[in-house]
Amino acid sequence: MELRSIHYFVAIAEVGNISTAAVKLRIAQPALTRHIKQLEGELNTILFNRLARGVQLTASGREFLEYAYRIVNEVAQARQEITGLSSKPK
Amino acid sequence: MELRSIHYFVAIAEVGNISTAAVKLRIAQPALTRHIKQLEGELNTILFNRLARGVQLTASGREFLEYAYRIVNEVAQARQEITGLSSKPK
DNA sequence: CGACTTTACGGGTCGCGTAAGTATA
DNA sequence: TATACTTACGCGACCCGTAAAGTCG
Repeated sequence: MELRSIHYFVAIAEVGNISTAAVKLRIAQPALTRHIKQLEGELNTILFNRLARGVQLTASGREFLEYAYRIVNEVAQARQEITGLSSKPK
Repeated sequence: MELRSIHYFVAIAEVGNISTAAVKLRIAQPALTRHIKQLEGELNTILFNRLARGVQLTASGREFLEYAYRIVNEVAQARQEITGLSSKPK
């Protein structure tokens, strides 16, 4: 499980379809599909129901989304805090 | 910044030297050095002081370690929770 | 049948391990 | 000079994008 995949997952969840998310993320749709598939494989869980007009979070997906937000926030906070330290010399 | 690098960072911090951590992590020392270098590059911060007999956390390193633990825990929790769901069918 | 997702496939890049180099006590 | 970290380098694996195929309302 990698942070990039989590970011991708969040983007798709927010947009509701893979194609649009791919444009936003500046990658091709197939690559995005693969990331999600891999994530689902690692978690052994389906995160999205595939519909004709996009995707929709499953119950597991909704739960994972909460963790995803928490993780992303932690990371952003860490980065900001630590990077900030270097600009305050000693 | 990737989760793997964070795990590696934690392992080194706990052991106090890169070589031993590499053995535990089942990768070669140079690979581990590179991961940490990259992490330091991304954070624009030195995380370890390199000593003759291993490495030691800097102040920034100690701070980052706290975030690292939090992130790793969140991820472990998410994985466990979500993977667990799949075994409880509907 | 139209919009979206998935699979196939070749190509480029990134990361790994081995080996050589550097530094410090 | 012994121990540990770093840099060099060649190779294999992984990931990406394009193109083709599949799926569902």
